[in-house]
Amino acid sequence: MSKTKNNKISVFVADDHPIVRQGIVQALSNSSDIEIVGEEENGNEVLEKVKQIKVDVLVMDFDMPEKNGFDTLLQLKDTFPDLPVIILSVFSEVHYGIRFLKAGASGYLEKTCVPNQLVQAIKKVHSGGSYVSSNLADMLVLGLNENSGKPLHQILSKREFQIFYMIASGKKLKAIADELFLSINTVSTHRARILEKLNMKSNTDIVRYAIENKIVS
Amino acid sequence: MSKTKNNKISVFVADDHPIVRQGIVQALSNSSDIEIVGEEENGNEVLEKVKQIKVDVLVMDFDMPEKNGFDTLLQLKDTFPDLPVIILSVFSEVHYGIRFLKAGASGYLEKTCVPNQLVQAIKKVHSGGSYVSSNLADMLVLGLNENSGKPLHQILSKREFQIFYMIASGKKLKAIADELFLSINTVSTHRARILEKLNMKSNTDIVRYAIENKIVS
DNA sequence: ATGTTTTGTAGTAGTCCTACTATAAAACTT
DNA sequence: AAGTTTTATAGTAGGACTACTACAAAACAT
Repeated sequence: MSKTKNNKISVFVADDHPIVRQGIVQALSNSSDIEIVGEEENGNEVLEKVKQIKVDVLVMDFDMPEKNGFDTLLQLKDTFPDLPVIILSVFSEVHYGIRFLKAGASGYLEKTCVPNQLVQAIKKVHSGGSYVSSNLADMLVLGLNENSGKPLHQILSKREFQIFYMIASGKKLKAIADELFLSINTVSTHRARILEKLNMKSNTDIVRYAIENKIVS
Repeated sequence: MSKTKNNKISVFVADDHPIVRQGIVQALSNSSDIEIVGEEENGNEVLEKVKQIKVDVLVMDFDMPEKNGFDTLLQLKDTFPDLPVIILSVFSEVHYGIRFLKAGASGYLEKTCVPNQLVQAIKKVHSGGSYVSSNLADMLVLGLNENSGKPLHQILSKREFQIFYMIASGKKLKAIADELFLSINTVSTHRARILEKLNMKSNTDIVRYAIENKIVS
């Protein structure tokens, strides 16, 4: 990865909130190694601009109108597979981070990060590495995500998936038990194992997960 | 509303994202009438600080950990009914703004606003007025009393919305009862009324609704 | 100003759910 | 084939939740 002629890292910032962009710019302005070469507020614009401007690192919000960070990332990686992208998001990295890293992002940062972390991350990914927090790194090490790339029915047994689906659809455990002619205790045990396998804590998490993964609507 | 001795408006900023705070501070630093007198990243801290510091206007994010903007607003209005509060949120004002104005906020701004709007809003509410966009103002004028056009969850009372939000965030009823110092029966009654009003049957329906309507993430 | 509806609160009794434990069958391993 | 892990199944006990009822305060309506 080369630097610009004045030897600074060229950073492009994409976020739909002007105030947040200002915050990012401010955060980076303290570092003499970094130069902001552009800002945009939606994915489509970003795709256009990076064709025209020399960009070393792209810092992008997850949640943008028109085209969100994830879709933009996927398209971007088609054309510029080597451009390091850091995703900034309000969403918990342990829930979303892995998905983005698999899609080709070089880093994932929650917006709760301190400004200096962003500077660190930019330098890290510019030198060819990946930036993940220790939390996420731990998850990666512990192989908690190994399964997350596979479709659910490969992690969960048939019975578990069946019950997972019913819980996600809003059914009560009792109703599930009745429908499947099982003891509620049995359903509850399956539920407990589902939660454990998917690293979740409550039925709410199941619902959330299922909606996000479009398993239910 | 009086100004500080140096004749500036004392503004306190609450947002859990350091980068966003920096953006806000930067946005306000261009105005010579405004002075930042403090920053915090969660509702509880805000409640403490405003007792100690003279604050003219509070700019607060909706979505903060520990204690969110809505709950903080409710508590704050008990002690300081005259302190003007501006809510900053990523959520659409036409959908959620009214909820906050009803709870005593003086202004509601989406984070997509340009920095200058925030300055305008601060000046406006400091002089005793309310700041709402023309969109929202139109809605207010056009008979809000109709339940027809507005999202379902807006027909909830303050308490109901508060509990709705907590359930949607995945909290257990018991935890909500403990947090609000209520009997679980009380929480359960509110829950029952929420379900009835929203024509729902279970907590998972609440979660689904809240996710789909981006009330929680 | 008075009557009506909504909201905030909680008790009681019974049902549902969870955590823990247990066991047998099925599915892998080696 | 014998050993190990996973899966399917429940029982028990105690805590959580729900349904129903009740009442006072607040908000609204006339």
